[in-house]
Amino acid sequence: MVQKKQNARRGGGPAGDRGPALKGVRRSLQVLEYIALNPGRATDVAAGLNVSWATLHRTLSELEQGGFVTREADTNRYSIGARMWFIGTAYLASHKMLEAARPYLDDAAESGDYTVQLVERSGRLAVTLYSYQTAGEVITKSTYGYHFPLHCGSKGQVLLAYCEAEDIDEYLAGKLESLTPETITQPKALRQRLKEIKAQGYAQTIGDVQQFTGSLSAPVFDRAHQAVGAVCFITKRSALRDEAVVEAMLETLLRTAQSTSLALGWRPGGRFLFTYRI
Amino acid sequence: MVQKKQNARRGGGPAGDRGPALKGVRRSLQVLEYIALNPGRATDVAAGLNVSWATLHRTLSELEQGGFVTREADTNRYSIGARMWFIGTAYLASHKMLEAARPYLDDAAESGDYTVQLVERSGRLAVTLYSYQTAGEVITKSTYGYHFPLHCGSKGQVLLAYCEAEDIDEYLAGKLESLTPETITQPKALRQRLKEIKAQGYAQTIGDVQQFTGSLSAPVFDRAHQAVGAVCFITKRSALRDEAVVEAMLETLLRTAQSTSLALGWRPGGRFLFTYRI
DNA sequence: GCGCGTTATCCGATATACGGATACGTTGTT
DNA sequence: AACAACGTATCCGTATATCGGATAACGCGC
Repeated sequence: MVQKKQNARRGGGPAGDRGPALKGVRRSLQVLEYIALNPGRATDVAAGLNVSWATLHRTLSELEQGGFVTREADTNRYSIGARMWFIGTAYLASHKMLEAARPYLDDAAESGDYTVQLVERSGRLAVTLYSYQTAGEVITKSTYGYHFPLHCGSKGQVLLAYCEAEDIDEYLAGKLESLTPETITQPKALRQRLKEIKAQGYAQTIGDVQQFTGSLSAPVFDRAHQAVGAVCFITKRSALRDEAVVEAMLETLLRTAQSTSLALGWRPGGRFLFTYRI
Repeated sequence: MVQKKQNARRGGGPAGDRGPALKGVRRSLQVLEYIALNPGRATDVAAGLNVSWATLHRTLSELEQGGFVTREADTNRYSIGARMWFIGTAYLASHKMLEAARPYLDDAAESGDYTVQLVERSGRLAVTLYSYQTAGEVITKSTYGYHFPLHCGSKGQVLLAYCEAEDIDEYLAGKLESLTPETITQPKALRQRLKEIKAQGYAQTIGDVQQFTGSLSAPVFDRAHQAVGAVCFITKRSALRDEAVVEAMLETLLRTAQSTSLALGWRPGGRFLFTYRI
């Protein structure tokens, strides 16, 4: 009859603090995300998330039965299931920025020899919504690394540059991993860069995501002058050495980004006039 | 040494059943899928899923807080959130069929003027894993309808044709909606078609998904001779009137599908020889 | 201002999920 | 080959987290 003292019950503190809400739900989604990031064995997930084995097993079984994760029969390794892909794609279907941008992205893709992407921020990552390879491929090529931390690559840096100051602080306080030797991982250097980017209205990086590529990115704004995404052109590292090429890309890039912003209701000028919406 | 492999049912008796497992988790994922299919207001979801308002509200709040669904601030309509897209894309990253098929799909895409897709079955849908459009083609970009019911279009029909008999029965027992006037919705007619498809090893349909397009699809097999997916070429309706064009497409299609199957460990012939792996 | 449809919150009862313990399987090592 | 170590599956009592009816705030149209 050893009774463990339990965490704050209703009576304890000021009124209102109910017990943790929907614990199971939250955990199951944590599990899904964890598996998305590093698929693998059940125990590893349990260890990574600090949940008891029995609980995790139950969760995984449930998720597997629903087709949200799959497990390789022989090796018992778990990975994300088809049903998640199905649900995830629904995100794009109702995405207004993507819809607004699509025609301009298509135009841009045809006008040059580079990959065209539309990205937005999600947590600490720049997630790719749309990728149009030169030959016309839609939706992920190398899905390994389809999404990158915000401090890597021009697309992430643009998104970060236009965040609120506190957001930037918070981001920089976290771990800044390095994808290549050329990735900037010093908070100080990054801050400087972000300032430059905001001043010039676009970003360029070379070899900080993959050593053999470089990219240019420009922000997309909505009607409230918030940066809600970025357009990104990726090409071979060597191509960016040619000033004329960069010039041409940049022109197309800025035009594409601005057209998209306009389609979202953004209007030039008066940055602070409309900051506060009614 | 034949050990009984019985998975001991709980208690064995009729009353031994434990309560439903992880009810909350299951519901939350149902909610996600429901919203993926028809984004909208909270009450509609509650009605559609037959759960009490209070419960649904709790679930939605939790999901929203995590970024798994988003709600438009002014209209209170819910739709799938960015985090789901992120998780969903992870599905492709560890997808062996996609990996195996990719080079062949790329080749195919460059060899002709049609959209190349790789699809697989998920529930009652043919979900698209990969889509490679010909540049500047009109064919629906659209993630709206990126996934279709199995009885619509050559891709779905191929997937369905190679299912187990019981699976087909079960599918045909469900509702067969019609996307265009040319969609086959008679179970009897469909059965006949599936038989033909299996006999000839590929499927062709015209105008049953969109009125102005047609498609050719061929199955992809794994080492156990199971059809695990399909390669699909989509083109303008008019193009399929030209026998020579169809001939050429078909050749590429079958080569692409077979190359992929081979890469998955499938070997020609002996359908039943290797059904049981050691 | 009034009424209706929708959203938010409260609260007690009880069904439900938790997690320690245990048993079973599988893989790696001496 | 036998053992050891690890990963996986299942059981069960208990306390706790969840359910859902009721009620309160909200907002919109008339």
